[in-house]
Amino acid sequence: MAYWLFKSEPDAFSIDDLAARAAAGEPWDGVRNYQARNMLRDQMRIGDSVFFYHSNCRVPGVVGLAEVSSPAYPDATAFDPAAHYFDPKSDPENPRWYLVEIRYLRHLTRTIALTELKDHADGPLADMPLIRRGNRLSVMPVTAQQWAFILGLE
DNA sequence: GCCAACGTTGGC
DNA sequence: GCCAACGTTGGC
Repeated sequence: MAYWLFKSEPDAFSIDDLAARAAAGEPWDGVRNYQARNMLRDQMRIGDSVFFYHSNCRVPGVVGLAEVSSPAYPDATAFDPAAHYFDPKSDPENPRWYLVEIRYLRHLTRTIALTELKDHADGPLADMPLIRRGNRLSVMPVTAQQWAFILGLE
């Protein structure tokens, strides 16, 4: 079972929004980056663990836990001209973009801020893309060691 | 709001 | 296939 981190802008979709979906989960549509797409499509499995991360906000950081709750399937918003993430080059016969659904598990008892994670940039979190400058991946892998360490900060 | 860093696009 | 221009991300 693998571990992941999903970024979301809380103004657009927050951990509270995910919690409101409850068991129904949320289709994580709109990912339009090939590296992220490959992880969604090829590597994620039902039951994988997810750190839910708030980006582009006052205190960026890990705010909750979720899990992958569906297999990967084509992101239909890419086929919809009215959708914000419409991509005319994604052919329904050969979809370019995929998604998984994620399901809320719980809030962390406190936000584990990016600044705090960076305190360990020379230690357990040295290889985490998240804390590297200029990182723009919206979905990224987390190692078992990183997962345990970050949860241990809670 | 600024701006550095990055991925993508498209001309050549 | 190179690479400059562009749009976007996201911390600060």
